[in-house]
Amino acid sequence: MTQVRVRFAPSPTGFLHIGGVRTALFNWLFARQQKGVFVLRIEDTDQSRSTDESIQAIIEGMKWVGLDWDEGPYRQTERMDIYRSHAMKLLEKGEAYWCICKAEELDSRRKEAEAKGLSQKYDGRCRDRGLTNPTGDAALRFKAPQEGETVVDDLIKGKIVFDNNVQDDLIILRSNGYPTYNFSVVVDDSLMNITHVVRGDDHLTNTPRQVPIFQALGFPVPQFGHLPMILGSDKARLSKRHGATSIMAYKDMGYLPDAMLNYLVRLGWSHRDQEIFTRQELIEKFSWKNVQTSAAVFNPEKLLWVNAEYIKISPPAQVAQALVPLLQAAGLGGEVQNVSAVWLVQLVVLVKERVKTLVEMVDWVRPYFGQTVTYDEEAAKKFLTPAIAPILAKLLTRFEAIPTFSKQQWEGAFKQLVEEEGVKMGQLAQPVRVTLTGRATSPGLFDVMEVLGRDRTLFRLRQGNERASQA
RNA sequence: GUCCCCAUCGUCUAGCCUGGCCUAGGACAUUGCCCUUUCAAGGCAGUAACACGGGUUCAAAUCCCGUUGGGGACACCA
Repeated sequence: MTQVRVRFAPSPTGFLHIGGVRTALFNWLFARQQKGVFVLRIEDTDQSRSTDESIQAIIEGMKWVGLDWDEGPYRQTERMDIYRSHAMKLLEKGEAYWCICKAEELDSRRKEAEAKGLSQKYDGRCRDRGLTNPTGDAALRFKAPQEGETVVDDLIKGKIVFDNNVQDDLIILRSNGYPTYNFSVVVDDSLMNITHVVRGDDHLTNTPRQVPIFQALGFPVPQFGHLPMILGSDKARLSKRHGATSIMAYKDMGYLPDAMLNYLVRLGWSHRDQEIFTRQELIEKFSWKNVQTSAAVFNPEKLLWVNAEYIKISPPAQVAQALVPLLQAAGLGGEVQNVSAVWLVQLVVLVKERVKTLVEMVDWVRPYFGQTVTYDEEAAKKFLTPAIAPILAKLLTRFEAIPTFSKQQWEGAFKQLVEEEGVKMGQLAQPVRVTLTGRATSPGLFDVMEVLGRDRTLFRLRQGNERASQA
């Protein structure tokens, strides 16, 4: 059994797209399951569109979601000599030819053909002219077979048959000497011994173009697998107008990397009725057989739910760690420095059941920093009334009488007072909630007190009582 | 226009390969109820789908053909 070698080969023309992450994920899962090798290759042969910032963005994104690669990142622009020498081999073998048709001419001929409703493929006018390239500005075309058929046995879609007579003689070296995509991928996939080429559905029709090049070069043809596309809610290919598509944008919006991967893998793959998978489970259970053949609509609502699940089930310490940068971004950097890691974890536990993103968590957690609390005016007006002040004062006295905080004891004292005063639980609970958190909604009161600690609880109770009596 | 892919609730999907167990299962969203000190979470229940038309068969969501619809590709982009 030869070792499985797969790759993720993005072109650095922007941020790392969530569709790209999904493609990388399927490759990565297969590599890890098969104890194979996962290669990262940057396809930057288009000089006008590739940028170094994009390369950094890809690396940053891959690292954030934790898809680690074993080889690379390779950069195609560092391998130019390799492509050229292989192109020359094809020329020598008579499998390629120089073409002096100008780009503009080809363009207008294509448009003409389109208008007449004819085939848009290259008419092959330079094919048998035996041209040389003395001025160095000709393009090199591959002599694509025009008879028979090319059969691809796709890992996901099964057997697909293409007629060779529709295939174009595609350009493999541009007039500027740079290789084109369909040529450089073939050379790289061959030289990097890629055994399984798994990429997006949009590359499906590139496959019958590439297969003959593998063969002409004398390389074995790898297995292919084409992942269905991700669509927006209008069933059009997912793009910016459907919302955020950059993986790092989701980091900023408070999503956990594991949640992103879990959602993305379920978009096109399934294992019975299971929704939530650990990475290890994914590696074990992944199978091409269970990859969907049809495109999937990206559903932000479900992503949100998956994220909420991960906030609940992930180790709180891990969530706390992911939360810190967002707290800093929200201007709570100073406060975070003054608290212990243990307390921060406690805080996460306090609110994790009630939020769907880390950004929401930042908001929920805000009242627990600092000595005093800022009231939501509407809540204060509604609950911190003169009528409640005397009861609040009694509660304060009873709490003060208990020397150390104990959830059971404080809750007992609270309930006893409620009974004695003949009020409903909520009549006292809401005012207390506002005194402690400044808001009308919060986690359970006694959990809040525990996180606040005895001193701050009493302090805020006094503060609230003052406000109530003056109202 | 040519070539290719695809088709189960609004969405992600199970089932399809190896027809009967499907009165089509789960999840998100949505509606109602329960729990409840608020907000969530949780629990229970409900609405909701085999695109259409022909075959094959005792039997079709499942196999075959066609139609329709959606998507992709047809660059000196990747």
